[in-house]
Amino acid sequence: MAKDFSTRDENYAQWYNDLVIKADLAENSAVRGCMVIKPYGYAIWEKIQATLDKMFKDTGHSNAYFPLFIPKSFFSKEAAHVEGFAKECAVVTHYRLKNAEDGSGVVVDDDAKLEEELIIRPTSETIIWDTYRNWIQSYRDLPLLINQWANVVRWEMRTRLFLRTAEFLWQEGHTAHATKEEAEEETQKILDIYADFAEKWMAMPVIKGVKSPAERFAGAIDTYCIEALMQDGKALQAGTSHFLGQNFAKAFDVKYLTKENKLEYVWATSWGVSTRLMGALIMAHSDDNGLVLPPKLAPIQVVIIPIYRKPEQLEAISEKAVAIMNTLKAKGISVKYDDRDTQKPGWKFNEYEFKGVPLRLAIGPRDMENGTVEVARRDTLEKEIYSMTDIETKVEHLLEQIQENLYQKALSFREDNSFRVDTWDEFKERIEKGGFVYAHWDGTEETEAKIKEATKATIRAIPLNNPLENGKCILSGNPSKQRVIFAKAY
RNA sequence: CGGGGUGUGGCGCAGUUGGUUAGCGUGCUGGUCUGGGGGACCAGAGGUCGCGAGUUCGAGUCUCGCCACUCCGACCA
Repeated sequence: MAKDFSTRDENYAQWYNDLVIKADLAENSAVRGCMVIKPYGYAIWEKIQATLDKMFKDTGHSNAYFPLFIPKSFFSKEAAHVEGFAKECAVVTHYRLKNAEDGSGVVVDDDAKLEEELIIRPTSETIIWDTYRNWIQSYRDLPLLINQWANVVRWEMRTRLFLRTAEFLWQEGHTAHATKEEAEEETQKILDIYADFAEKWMAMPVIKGVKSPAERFAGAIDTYCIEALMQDGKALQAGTSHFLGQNFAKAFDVKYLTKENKLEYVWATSWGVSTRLMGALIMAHSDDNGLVLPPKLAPIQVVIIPIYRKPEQLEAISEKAVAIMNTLKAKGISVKYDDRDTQKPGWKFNEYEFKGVPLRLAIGPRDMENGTVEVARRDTLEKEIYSMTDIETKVEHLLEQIQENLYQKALSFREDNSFRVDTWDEFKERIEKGGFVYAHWDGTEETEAKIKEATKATIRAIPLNNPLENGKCILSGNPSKQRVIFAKAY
């Protein structure tokens, strides 16, 4: 078993942190709050990126790139927006350094002060809508469907690898539409893409919902979200899709002429998912033996490890192993044959197990005699001996099974940890233990704030297609027409 | 911003009332035996003890100042 590695029961936060470090996904950098994403972690992110990028393009979006810096004045144009982000902005004030006169190193050159400070983007609505003003004149220019892959900076007080870092990678979509209906449809379409990705690729069930006003994106009319439940009973917002109405069009004066030659403001959406998805992915499936990755996002889906004593044995095994690797690769499966002589088989078993590789094939002298392969599943830790004949079909099926099994496991975990609660006492008790708590809420910000104050729980989502049901608010006792999801969140 | 804590080989740590050449685990290098779940043994390399001042015959250890990191709160994707 892995040494120096916390279990989930001992200390969940520590377990998560150890996992990220020891599975070689990321580490803290010399810059406070900023992480270095290591090759193995980045490989997972690249898969996430590639998959989502294709989904966006398949639905008509194009990629573009906007500046890292945003003139300070842009922020004051949308009141709610600046309100939401002002407290966590990094600001560039100078453009030059010089040698210190006392020889102590370099210092900021006070003569090189910027006329107007630049904000390092915490999100790009402002610079993008300032640009869109010039791109949009006619209904013929609409819809404008743009996505950007970028880094953003939010100066968070407390950071955690992947879950909350001062700088993070994400994609942000920014679209402009002629009508309200079309923009709302876009918001939903993207939400569906996010949910689809989470469930089919990450094997992570999510609830689609809309945010309460208090949890809404700064500057949005409505914020839709996908919420997932982590193993410690806390909720994680995994993606958001915002209907921005005409807020930004008005703030940045983006108008178009309709067919009827009438000048109107355009309607907007924005939506994003970030490297936080990595955090979600890690927490969704991993266990006390390390990372568990769904096959569809695993950089290495199958690892083959030779077991041998003499060079002649390795030679014979390698011949078989390479043949198997090639048949698997022909099926589009990513395979690593680890024939390094610098590490022992047992060491490799642990290594790949820790890194969450879904399937491990081991071939030793015994297998060579019998024409077999030992196949070990990461999700169940089960080992079985299969015939080498037609192993590629077996592997293909197993990968599908693992993907499905991880989803089902995560789904039943969520179901087991979702509760309907009707009294305040029960609510407090339940929230303390974790999980999604479905309860009635009177719809006021005041009540929401009081509940947060008392229990640290927030409304994670008002589920879409929520069944209407008359009830009484958990706190105020006022009438309510539906249950909303409360939970403590990341 | 408030309250704790920690800075000692790459990493994780110990270092007693101040006292010779600063240790341990792990990792690293070489070698021999090994190899179906993180192997054993042998031999090595690797240190301005966070920075600066002070007390002292003598400071990793005591005092003061500074810096960095980290944990707990408030804030947040």
